[in-house]
Amino acid sequence: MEEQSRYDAKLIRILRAAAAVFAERGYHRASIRDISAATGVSLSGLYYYVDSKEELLYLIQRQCFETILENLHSDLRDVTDPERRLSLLISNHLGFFASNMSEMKVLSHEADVLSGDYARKITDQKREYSAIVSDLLDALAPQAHSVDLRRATFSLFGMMNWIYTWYRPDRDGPVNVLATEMTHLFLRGFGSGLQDGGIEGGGGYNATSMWRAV
Amino acid sequence: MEEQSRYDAKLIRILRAAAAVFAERGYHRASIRDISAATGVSLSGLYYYVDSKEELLYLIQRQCFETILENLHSDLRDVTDPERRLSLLISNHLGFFASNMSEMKVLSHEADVLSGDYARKITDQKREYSAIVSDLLDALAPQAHSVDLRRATFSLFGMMNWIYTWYRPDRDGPVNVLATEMTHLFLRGFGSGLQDGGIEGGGGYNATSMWRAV
DNA sequence: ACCGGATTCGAACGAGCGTCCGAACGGCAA
DNA sequence: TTGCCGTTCGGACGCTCGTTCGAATCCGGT
Repeated sequence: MEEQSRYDAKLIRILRAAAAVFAERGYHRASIRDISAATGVSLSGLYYYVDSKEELLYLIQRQCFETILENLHSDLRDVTDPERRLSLLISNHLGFFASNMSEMKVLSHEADVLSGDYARKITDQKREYSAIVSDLLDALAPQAHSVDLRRATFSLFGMMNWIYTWYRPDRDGPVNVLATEMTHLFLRGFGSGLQDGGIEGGGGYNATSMWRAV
Repeated sequence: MEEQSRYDAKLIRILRAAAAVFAERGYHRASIRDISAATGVSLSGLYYYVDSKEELLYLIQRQCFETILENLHSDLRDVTDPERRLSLLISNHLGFFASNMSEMKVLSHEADVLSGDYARKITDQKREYSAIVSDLLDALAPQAHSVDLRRATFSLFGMMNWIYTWYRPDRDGPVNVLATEMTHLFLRGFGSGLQDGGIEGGGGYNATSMWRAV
């Protein structure tokens, strides 16, 4: 963590600022000049750290998925109960998103902008993540599914990823409450009541990893 | 329907083509020249029908919400059972999306592009739609909610709207199956089995409105 | 045939875009 | 001090963008 060079530290600063600009203006509308202004680095100076605007987006997305997947593996290690594992996954996902709201929006909203090798590598990370979710859901309901696994996976991702359009911490409260409710909603549905000391067992399942991605 | 003038018909053709271009390239990346090429109308000729690129997006979105809300009201008329009403709403939403995939993507993905009066009017339509969903969910679980109403509403929208990122009719089957499963998922959760002749009562709740929006 | 409004279009304008180049700067090793 | 290399930047290039303007064309009513 403290082993990074001057160069790395500045690149990270640039990525963070770029994510904020991309989140606010959208990738295509945001200009390299905007990022230059946000970082204080001159227009051409940015190209010393990054080959192109597209690579900027790629590095942001790669860093995010790396962090999410690392934290997820660390959270799930030693946990076998399928429901607890799902609860942890949702906490991990939403926790990362809430702590990196700009990056979250870039991840969710600029998903099909990359092309070529950049796109291929990000797609691989997404596939790895999706497979984990699918396997986890599969383990959760070993009997014949009432809902197709693929559709259930994407429905869950929809619930979780869509929050970039509406979640605001000051209005919508802490993210662990959101994670608890979303876990309940996905597992038991809106129709059922939340039993006392229910699935969350007092909130002890919350993921504890560090969240800052970039 | 057949009362539209030459002018109106051509405008509608333009809106349809523009939606397809916006869906494929994204609003900001897509150029008026792309739309000109897709319609066969010359670059400057488009401005006889539309004041600006932004109005183009506005007209597409307005037409979509008008259609969705009209169809929804017509579907819900005469239906009082809350679960049936929710099932119809999901069928309506997904049915419209599947029949207007370009418009769906534009609706979901270019949500915060509009500004000024355009944005205000679309926001009003969205609020109307959200309020209907919230009221419907409220009626569904009159006892104390296990999940916050606002969060449940947006979770449902997330499940439904996210399909623009993954749904392909040839691979994922007809949309009424998807609607049935999503209704079940939202009401009962992933953990519960789909009881025989269950919530869907044999698929008889599918919405029947016409889907073409523009 | 002819008029007048509705419709269409080629050509251009100014602005902003991503990227590149060559010069300048900084601090450390010799 | 000198030389070197990692770093920074002003300025420019070529391109695409949304929009405009004035002229040309079409077409139904007289």
